[in-house]
Amino acid sequence: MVPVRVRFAPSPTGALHIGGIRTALYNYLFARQHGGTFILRIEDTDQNRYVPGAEAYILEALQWCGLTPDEGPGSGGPYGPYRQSERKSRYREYALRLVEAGKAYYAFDTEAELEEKREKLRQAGWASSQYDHRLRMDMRNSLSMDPEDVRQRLDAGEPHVIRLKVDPGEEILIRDAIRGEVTVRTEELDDKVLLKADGMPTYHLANIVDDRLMEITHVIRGEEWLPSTAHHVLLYRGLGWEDRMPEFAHLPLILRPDGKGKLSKRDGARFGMPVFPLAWKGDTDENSFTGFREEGFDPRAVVNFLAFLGWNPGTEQEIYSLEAMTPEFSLERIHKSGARFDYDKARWYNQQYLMATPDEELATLLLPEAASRGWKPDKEWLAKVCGLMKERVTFARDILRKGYYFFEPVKDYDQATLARKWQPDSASLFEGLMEVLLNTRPFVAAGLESKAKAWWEAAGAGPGAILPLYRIALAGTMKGPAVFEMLEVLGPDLSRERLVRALEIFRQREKS
RNA sequence: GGCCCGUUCGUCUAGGGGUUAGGACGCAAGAUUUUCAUUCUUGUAACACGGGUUCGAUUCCCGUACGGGCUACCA
Repeated sequence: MVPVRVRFAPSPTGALHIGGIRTALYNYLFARQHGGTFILRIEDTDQNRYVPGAEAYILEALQWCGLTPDEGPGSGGPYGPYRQSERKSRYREYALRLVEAGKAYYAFDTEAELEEKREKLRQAGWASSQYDHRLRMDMRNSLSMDPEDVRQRLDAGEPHVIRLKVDPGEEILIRDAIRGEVTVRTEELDDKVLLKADGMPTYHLANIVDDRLMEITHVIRGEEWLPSTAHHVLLYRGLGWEDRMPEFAHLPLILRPDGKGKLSKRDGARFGMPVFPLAWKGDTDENSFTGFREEGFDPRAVVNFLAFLGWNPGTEQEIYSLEAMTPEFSLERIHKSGARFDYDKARWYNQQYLMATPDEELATLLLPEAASRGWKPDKEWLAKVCGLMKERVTFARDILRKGYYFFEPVKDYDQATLARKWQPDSASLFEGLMEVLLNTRPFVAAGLESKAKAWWEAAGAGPGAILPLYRIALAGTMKGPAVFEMLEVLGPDLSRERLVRALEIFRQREKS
């Protein structure tokens, strides 16, 4: 068995969006499952679109998700370099080999000439304006021009590209692990540029050469590559590599929440949700984006959510760690159709992971943010707060936001509820229970609760008459943990302070 | 326009020639609770359409519709 080697091959043109992360994830899972190697290759063959910082972003995003490459620019490896710009010198040789075999040719048409030709064809009402077998003899290339002329231009160093010569009349069969067999007729294919005028290869040439040189066994990539896969098959064939052509698997796209097209970077702003793993600072606000990390997501939740967007293990279990899903993964179980991005589900996943995280871990995580808010909670105590709050929030940081009253005085009292609940006998009930509670020791929830119950039963009152008032006194809001739990965590001193202060304020109501 | 790919509840999906078409998110109701949330229970809601093939199609085939992708010296 040939060892499995897969690659994730993004282009460093900006932030890597969440669809890219999913592609990386599926590659990673496939590699791990087969005891293979997961490779990161940077496809920076377009110098015009190169964006500084994008590669570092890609690396950091993968790391955050736990998808660290085995080989790649950051990690090294025996098949480097892993940036195509650093492999530039290798590609021309293969393009030339194709020219010699009559499978490719030189073309001297300039961009302007091509544009002009396309425009003419459009006006003439041609359905297609692609540079193909129908057109190439009208263009300036080594097929249409005099060989001597071609040689002279080449010798003179005239700018040129090398194009793949696709002959009509053939049917290309693509075997895809997800889609089965796909056939394409060669008369539909254009003569793709393989080597650009600047000497860089296009994606098509580079990916074939590098996949071969890096001994890639499976190409798992987005569906947008399916149409050009026939060209790639032709390339493998032309180079005499068809015997060891990798297996293909074309993944369904991630669609916009409204289903109108594939998810794009602008959809984050449009739908009020992150579409990138990490925030990206672009040259303008419009080109800057928030990330799942910055929104407070747990990477485990993001990975779980993403994995299930287009794949599932066939069980009714929804929660799978990276480790748990690895043995279950298979390309065959990937869906064929695109999946809409469901932000509600992503949030649900986050809460699931949040609730499953031990309180101490959450405390460690939140300590820095608490400090930045000017709070200096004891870690063990913070863990208790986390325990009370984690099932009431979606994101870990909301524990601090929604539970601010554990760390500082109540800002607002819920006036609407107060108006309903503050009755003529409220003040005496409030005070009476205070007496009992504040003298109870130890100051723990269970004991406080039983003392309180005994007291209001004796007083002939019900919990509904008094507890809501305590809740507002302690937290200001009707939402939150059980009153006795809050009392315990706040401790006797803080509890007394709050109750006394609130009672004072609540009494003011009667006068106004 | 041409080529390629697709289509099960609103969304993510399981299933597969004969099923009460299953789960999850969301939504709704109920239970629990001092509140909120969690949890549990229940409900809501789907095989795009038309032809075949078949004793029988949601499942297989063909069309249509709809959706998506590609159609650059971008990846």
